[in-house]
Amino acid sequence: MSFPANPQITTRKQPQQARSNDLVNAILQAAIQVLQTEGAQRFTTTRVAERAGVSVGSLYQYFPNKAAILFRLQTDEWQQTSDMLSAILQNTQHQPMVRLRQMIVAFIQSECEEASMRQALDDAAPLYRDAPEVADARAQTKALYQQFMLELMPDVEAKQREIASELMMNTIKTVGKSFSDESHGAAKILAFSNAMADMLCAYVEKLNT
Amino acid sequence: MSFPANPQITTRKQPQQARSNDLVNAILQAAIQVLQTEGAQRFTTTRVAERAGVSVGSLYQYFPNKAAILFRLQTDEWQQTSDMLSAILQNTQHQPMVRLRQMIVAFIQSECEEASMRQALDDAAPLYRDAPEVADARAQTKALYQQFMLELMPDVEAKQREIASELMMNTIKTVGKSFSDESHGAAKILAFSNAMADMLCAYVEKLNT
DNA sequence: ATAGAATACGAATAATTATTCGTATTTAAA
DNA sequence: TTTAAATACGAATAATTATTCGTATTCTAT
Repeated sequence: MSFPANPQITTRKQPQQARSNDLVNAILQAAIQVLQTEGAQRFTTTRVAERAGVSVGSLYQYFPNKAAILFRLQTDEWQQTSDMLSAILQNTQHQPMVRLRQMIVAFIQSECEEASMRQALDDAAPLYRDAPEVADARAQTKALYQQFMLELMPDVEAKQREIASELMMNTIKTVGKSFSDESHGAAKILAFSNAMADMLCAYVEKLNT
Repeated sequence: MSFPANPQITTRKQPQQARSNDLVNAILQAAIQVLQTEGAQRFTTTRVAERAGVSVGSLYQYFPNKAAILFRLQTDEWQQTSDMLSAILQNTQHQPMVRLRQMIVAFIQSECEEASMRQALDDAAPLYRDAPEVADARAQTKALYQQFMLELMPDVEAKQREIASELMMNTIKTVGKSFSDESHGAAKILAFSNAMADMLCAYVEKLNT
């Protein structure tokens, strides 16, 4: 294991008045900019406060520590992605296999668009990775996938379906990340997405036989 | 992008006498221990030197900076993995598909065994990631895969085969990493390896049709 | 208008870190 | 044995950092 678990990552005073609400938003926007322009290594509370045009002291009134800011950014991003995936996977107007393809294309596309932000957040992950809130988010995504897999391969034995679910979820997420580490043209992105969809579809068809 | 590219990561004086050779080895061993027991965040040159029972000054005579030590560890690990994969993939006594399965099982197994070391090295990756030597190593692995893919699907159009090669290589590497982030029993490891092999084989068969 | 709560400030603190360099010791060749 | 190169040492340096806390300002409710 790495280093002592983080003490707190969420709690501290909530903004009540309008000005403090603005301040928190300014900090989050500044945090994104610092992360993208300076990288995870140079992401410091002082720099974020400076960029936001506020005092470090003010920052610490709403975030208990540096990791909390990063965790908040990551959480917001996870929420966006999760919403997008839900919308596609639960749209019963299309056949399951079609939805799978749509989802893969949309996910890879999205990863490529936010590549620099994502990489910086990944670099900073050791700072918040061990927080229990992270496990919660993962569990939620896992549940979403498993429900969809039930629809995708209803007749496959439960045990095998769960492994397949883990494998496919893992593949989409990590291969998408890795692919987006290098920048690609739109055509390459589409070709790669389709290849991944082909691969997963071939696997599902095989399991359904 | 992240932060200024690393100045040097390899060059500095080579050990000539026996004692300096021992010293370098002691440093590398100590570096592994520090990385595993303290994590990437607490990996410092002073700690490594202390653990090795040598002076920091001595350390800096053979490594130009902290990143160089980490890069050396990563390089050594890459070399081991690369040797293992070569041995399996180039063993023409087995059919290509069989070799693919063997390779996947062996790779996942190996990733799970060295999980803590690998994760710590990944956490430290931002420190050496941008070095040109890293690109060289990646290119070498890519070539190995592409040669094998030629054998695995000789009749597939070159363009498509290259994408498939990238996808499969990426899948094995990143999904293996991600899977090994959590610890699993031997049965689970085998089941997951087989699932991955099933998936990749299904894809190859589909392409070969 | 005014008191108390909320908010904002930012210099100061305490800790950690990577790396250097002047000096001492050891080795190998003459 | 002498000498120069190689090696080893580790205190000192210079820089960076996360976080606090005493004080000043602004808001809100009465």
